[in-house]
Amino acid sequence: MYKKITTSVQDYLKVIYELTAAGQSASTSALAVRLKLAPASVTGMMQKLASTKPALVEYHKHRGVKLTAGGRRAALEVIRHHRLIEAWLVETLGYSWDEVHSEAEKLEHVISEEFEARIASALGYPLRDPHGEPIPSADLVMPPDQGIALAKLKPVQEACVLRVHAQDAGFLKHLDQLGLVIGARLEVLEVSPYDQVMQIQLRGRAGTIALGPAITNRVFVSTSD
Amino acid sequence: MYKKITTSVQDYLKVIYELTAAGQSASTSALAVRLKLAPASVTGMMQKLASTKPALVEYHKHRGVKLTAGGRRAALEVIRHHRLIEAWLVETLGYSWDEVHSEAEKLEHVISEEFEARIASALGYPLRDPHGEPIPSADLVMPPDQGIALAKLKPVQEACVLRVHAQDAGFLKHLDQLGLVIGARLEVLEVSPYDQVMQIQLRGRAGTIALGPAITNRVFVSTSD
DNA sequence: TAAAATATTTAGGTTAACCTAAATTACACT
DNA sequence: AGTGTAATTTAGGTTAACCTAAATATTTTA
Repeated sequence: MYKKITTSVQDYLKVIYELTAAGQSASTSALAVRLKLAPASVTGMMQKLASTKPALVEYHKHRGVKLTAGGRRAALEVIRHHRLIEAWLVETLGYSWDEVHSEAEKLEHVISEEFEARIASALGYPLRDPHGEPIPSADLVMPPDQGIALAKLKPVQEACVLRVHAQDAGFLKHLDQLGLVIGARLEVLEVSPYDQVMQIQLRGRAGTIALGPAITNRVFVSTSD
Repeated sequence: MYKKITTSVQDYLKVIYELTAAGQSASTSALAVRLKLAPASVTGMMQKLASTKPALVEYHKHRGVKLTAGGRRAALEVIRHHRLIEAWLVETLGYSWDEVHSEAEKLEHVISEEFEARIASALGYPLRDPHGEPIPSADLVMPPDQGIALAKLKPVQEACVLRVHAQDAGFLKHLDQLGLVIGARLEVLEVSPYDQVMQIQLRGRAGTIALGPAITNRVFVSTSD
């Protein structure tokens, strides 16, 4: 159906998918920031992707793009590759969750479907990557995101960390040092009214820790109630 | 030292290394055939590789190229990646020796040094890939090739298969079906004088098999004497 | 609602890595 | 030593994916 979807195009599609999934519009400038490209380059690529035989995106000047069904499929294929590779690097090569993103970012574009199938099978068909993000199924259905933002909790609520929405290595290493890892159990002690800084207590750890919104909006948890 | 050695350049360097190691000259046309490119493209690339700050090749018009020390290092780095990846696909994902080449061909260009180190360690620092080819060491020294060509043997000599110099999937699958795999033990029964067809008997297998030079020149063995 | 600020697009490069066709050089042999 | 063939190089494109600077739209704000 599609000729050869290049690495660059795969990156564009992935970012469009992610922006759209986060409820934001896939505007030229948002794409340019995420992809670290000049806005003019993004415009050019959008025009191209919208005008290939089976279009990958739907493009309306000055109002961003949306993925077509084919574009969405291609994006999910790359995201599935990315997340399976991350899971597998952690599982079989002892990588930590902060190291896998950059490696997966390169491998995701070159592995075969055979390879994808073999790692999925070797890992027992995992549903989530090392950050708790859902892995699209082999037939490219994205499972729903897990958990609610930690920022939404009120004092004295208890919760369990399900997912961390981040890819920056430094940020992830920091969370790891705090003990804020997948499966960690915590209790919200208090929330400061003006800056939303949250005091939490991690089960099995001494002392409390203070977390700003930059963190609490990226950590997703389940609550018992 | 070197800016960014692209995937294409890595491919050129690898083929130059292989031709040179096989005692052949790395001529424009030989490179063009191996890389499946037009000769004119090869000439252009050779001129470029010879004229970058620290040159990767030494180039003399009409008489092919030789790798510089830097070029050789870059080539060995890629070959080490390739062979480690092959070993690791067979070892951990159950690939067969005829399936690994094409996958490794893509992955070799994108893995990090960290990844290389981790698979080398996970495999216990293997010395040879699934075809018996030597894996350059971490400090980029290529171990000597193992074995002598099966074609060199005389009737009634016994031998053990150490290495198969081939990457074509069909060819390797064929050898596998014959039972001509790494470690197989065999006895040369007779060699036909005009076409060099060799009759061999594989230990643990019924019947004899006949092999032409296209095969016996690519299978390398050790003999007891 | 008009001007200012911001976002986006157009126009016109650049680089890497290919290609084909034509010209040239090297080599092999009578 | 001259000539024909084969190998190689030169010349002049092409494509993909970027860039900067200038032009134009859109949105915000006074």
